Amino acid sequence: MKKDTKDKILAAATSLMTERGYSNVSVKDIALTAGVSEMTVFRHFETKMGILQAVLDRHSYIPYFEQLFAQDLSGNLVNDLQQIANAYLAFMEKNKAIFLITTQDRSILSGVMDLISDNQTKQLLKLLEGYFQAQIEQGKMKDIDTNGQATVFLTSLFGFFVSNALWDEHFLKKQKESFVHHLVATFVGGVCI
Amino acid sequence: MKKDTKDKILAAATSLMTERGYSNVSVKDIALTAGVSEMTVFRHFETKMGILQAVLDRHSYIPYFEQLFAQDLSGNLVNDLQQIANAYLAFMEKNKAIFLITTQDRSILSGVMDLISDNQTKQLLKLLEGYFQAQIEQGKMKDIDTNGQATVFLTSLFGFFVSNALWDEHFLKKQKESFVHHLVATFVGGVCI
DNA sequence: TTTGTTAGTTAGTTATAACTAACATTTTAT
DNA sequence: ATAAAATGTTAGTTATAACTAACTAACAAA
Repeated sequence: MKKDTKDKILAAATSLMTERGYSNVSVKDIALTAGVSEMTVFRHFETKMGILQAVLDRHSYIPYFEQLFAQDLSGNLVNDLQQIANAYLAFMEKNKAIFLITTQDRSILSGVMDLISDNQTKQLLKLLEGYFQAQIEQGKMKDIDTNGQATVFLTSLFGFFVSNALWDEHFLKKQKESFVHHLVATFVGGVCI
Repeated sequence: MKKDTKDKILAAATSLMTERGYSNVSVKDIALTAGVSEMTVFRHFETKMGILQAVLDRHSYIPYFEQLFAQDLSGNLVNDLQQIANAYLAFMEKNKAIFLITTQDRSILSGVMDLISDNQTKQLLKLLEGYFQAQIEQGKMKDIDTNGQATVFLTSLFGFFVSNALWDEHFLKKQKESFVHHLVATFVGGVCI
């Protein structure tokens, strides 16, 4: 049962680092939480950085936004935006551990988060712009700045994710479904009569 | 010139902690950056935590959102939302150092950020809800869930702030003015024809 | 000139964290 | 049952960080 020990260690490391960051967690802490000796940790992962590397490898998730846009959208704006919103939030949720660990040690891990959150979001932004452009050409959307609209949409989702990730009870007590619903409704129809 | 030294130390501490967080900065680092000896730092602030406390005191800013809502709004939805958005972003900008320091050491400083970002935002949320309710009663807005709408609006602003605070070049290369403009336009009128 | 304040220097204490080494013990596979 | 692999234990090394103490130097007000 070699894999079991490794798993326990990684689970402990993930949990602790997600809460406290990398440098505020000691290998001793990890060993204690995992219920193994400190030596065992070093035997599985040579250095503390090695543990982090393994945690990041395990929790990094690359989404397939292209596929979503190429295949899964219906053309109905409300439905599509809801699907996109859910896909983005699901993606961020899967990378939540990485997000929290890297934000807490951004000086050391500056490159890591960019790789995950930033690049992927940039890609999604482009896809979304393209989608809006198509909608405009079909006469379904106002002819407004697509980049501006896509930015507003994604920013809101990002804000929702971050506030939920950083606080257990933030100003958003809202559930995901409710939030997405309101976001899409407002985005599509505005608030004015 | 007693104040000068203290200022230099606090400026160095703020800069270093904003970039690296609290526990990744040593008193030696601070002294070096400030151009004073380590002893001098301890003579001014008894403990490392004392330095942080002083930094937080200096950079915490309490906004007057009530005043904004009570006096400065015109009744014109677009203008008002722009003013509110700018006020919120200005408030967050002033607390940016605190935000970055506390996010990087949230396990140690969990309470501090709540005091600033969270509570104030909650208050703003309520004020915004009230404002929307008034607009609805005047027939200027759709009769929709005010909490939902206010949440969407603030989440977007929060997301904008966070992405700019955490990354120099995030998916948002947008300037503040441009972003606020697009946000308000979309929020008010939606994207559909 | 004296005295008080502020800052620098040097040295040391204590604690902790990231490892390493050597050996004992348990667990698993054959 | 026995060898091999995995884990535990104990002790130690090295580095760093948060302080403390004691003494000295510079300067300004009285």
